Amino acid sequence: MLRTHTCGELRKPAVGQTVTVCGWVDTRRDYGGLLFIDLRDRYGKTQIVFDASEGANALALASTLRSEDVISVTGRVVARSDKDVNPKLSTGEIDVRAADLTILNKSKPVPFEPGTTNIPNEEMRLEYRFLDLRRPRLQELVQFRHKFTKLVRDYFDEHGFLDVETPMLGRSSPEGARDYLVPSRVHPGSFYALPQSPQIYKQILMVAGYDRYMQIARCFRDEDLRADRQPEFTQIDVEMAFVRREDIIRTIDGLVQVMMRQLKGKEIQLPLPQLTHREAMEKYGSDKPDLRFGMEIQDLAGEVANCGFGVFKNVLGSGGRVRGVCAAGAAPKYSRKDIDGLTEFVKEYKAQGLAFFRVTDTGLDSPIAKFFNPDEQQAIKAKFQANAGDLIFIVADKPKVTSAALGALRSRLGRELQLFNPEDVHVAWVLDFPLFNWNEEENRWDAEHHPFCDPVPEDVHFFETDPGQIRAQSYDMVVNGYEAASGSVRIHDPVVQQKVFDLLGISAEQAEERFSFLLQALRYGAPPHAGIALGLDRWVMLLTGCDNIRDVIAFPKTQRAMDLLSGAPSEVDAKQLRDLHIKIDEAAK
RNA sequence: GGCCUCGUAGCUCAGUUGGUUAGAGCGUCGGCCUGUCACGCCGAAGGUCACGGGUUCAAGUCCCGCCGAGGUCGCCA
Repeated sequence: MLRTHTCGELRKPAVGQTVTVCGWVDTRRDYGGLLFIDLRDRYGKTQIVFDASEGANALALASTLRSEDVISVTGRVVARSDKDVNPKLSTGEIDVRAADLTILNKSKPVPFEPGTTNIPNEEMRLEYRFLDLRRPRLQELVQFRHKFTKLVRDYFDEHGFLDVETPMLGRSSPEGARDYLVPSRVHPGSFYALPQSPQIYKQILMVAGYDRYMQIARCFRDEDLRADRQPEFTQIDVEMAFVRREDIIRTIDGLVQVMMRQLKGKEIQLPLPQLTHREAMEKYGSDKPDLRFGMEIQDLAGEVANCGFGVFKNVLGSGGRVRGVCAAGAAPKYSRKDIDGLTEFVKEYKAQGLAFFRVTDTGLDSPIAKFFNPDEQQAIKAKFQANAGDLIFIVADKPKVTSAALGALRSRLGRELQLFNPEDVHVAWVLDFPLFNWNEEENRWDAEHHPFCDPVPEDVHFFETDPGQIRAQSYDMVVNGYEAASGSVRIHDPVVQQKVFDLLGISAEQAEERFSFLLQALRYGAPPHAGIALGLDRWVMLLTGCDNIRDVIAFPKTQRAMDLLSGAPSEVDAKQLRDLHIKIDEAAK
């Protein structure tokens, strides 16, 4: 070892010892005849003192030190006098008086210093990720992530789960997200796909008798990025055999309880709250509602059915809905111009417009208030249990549009009006998603989750009559408005599986071609099984209060899926392409 | 692919209704300093105002395009 101690561990009891510490020069304070260095490593900072009496050569060399030089210092640990103690440092009661200094690696002047309070833009941070990762905040996040994954592995180990690795080079399937493809050298024209998730493999593990499986699995999806989406991300992947939905929920409830206890110091009550997909869409306009605050959506069909406002009546007459939210006390906080901004905001979600009322003692105040008689105004007020000073927003549109627009508006208002404590972590289940979604563009049914998701048994008769009514035995976990986990009971009955494929328009031949290895396995003694996957990056983000997952990934990619540190993706040699039998369409560049 | 925000010194930013030689803090370089801890003081260097075009007597500022970073809609079984 080049060191006897780290920069975070020396305390008063070490006084008198001669130690060697290594690390990065964090700050220096040079007095000519006396020089201080704060030496930093991931354990903390220790102040090194150089003066002529202890080591004249070391002092001379120390005066050449600059930020981020890597050095080794040998010296005596001494106690600081009372007036010199630095209460901001855990090591602030001692100094190391340097007798010897070795510069292990001189640093070029850094584009930014890890200790800076002016955090550079992300482009700079990603290009110099090795400097960014020295920042205390990122060091904290990296260490938190380690604790998190260790806790997860321990939890599942204690519950009898086996950690099994599944292939990264797998078979492409056209469903779902775009695949990242890997060309085969040995099979010209053929490609592997990187896994979007280990879904099929973990089901096969159930068939193979490994009835409790978990894996911290890297997944790849070639879709556009978001604050909470990276092209490669990590799932806590879980599957269990001989279980019902409730067993998965209980298992994950337990995990969340342990996580909150050990990582946040919070005791939470189990079972975690559960709501149905229908309730979530009705009350919050979203299948992943932020439940840290109320402001539930209300349906105003009854209140405005006979009003004089043509827009509302027309919408109701043509199968649409009139729904709204009430922001308590918000009327004085939103000017007409602010509300115009909100109107533009809901238009992004396809809403035609945004009606609003300022609630007064006597009724409602708004450019459109005149279309509502006093009784109707009172009825609207009563529906929201509104008080003077509240601000009511109403969207009249196609049912899906009212949900999307009001759901987004509710989230925005909740944030702007600070209706929740940003420290809160609210975890809940959303159950009974529809099994299928009608795809309007392509005029066909899509699987909401995936084609192996088991329907609720009493809904199976809807296959012939009204597939949109079929509920899935699914469960999503929502945390603060994010989808933090998603799973389902899987189909283990070939007859049901065939019905699903039929409805999705996947012929027996196609199914056989794409999923033969799973379907094959299901014919050789498949136990009832169910599983779930938790988004590890998102969980770490939420538990640490970050607002994007790049900060909890050591080497993330930009919105255009570039790694600015390495320069990936990059062009490759002509020889590599030849080996892979690939020709580039130069026109496409 | 659409919409929105941003891009000025190595970094973080300021820069007025378009108007003289584009500024500050930190960092860098030189000097002084024996108890600081974001040390202090004196001095200096450092700019393709992302890039390209346009309007104008005059553009960091206005317009168009484009590149990059971020947010978001679509997309993400």
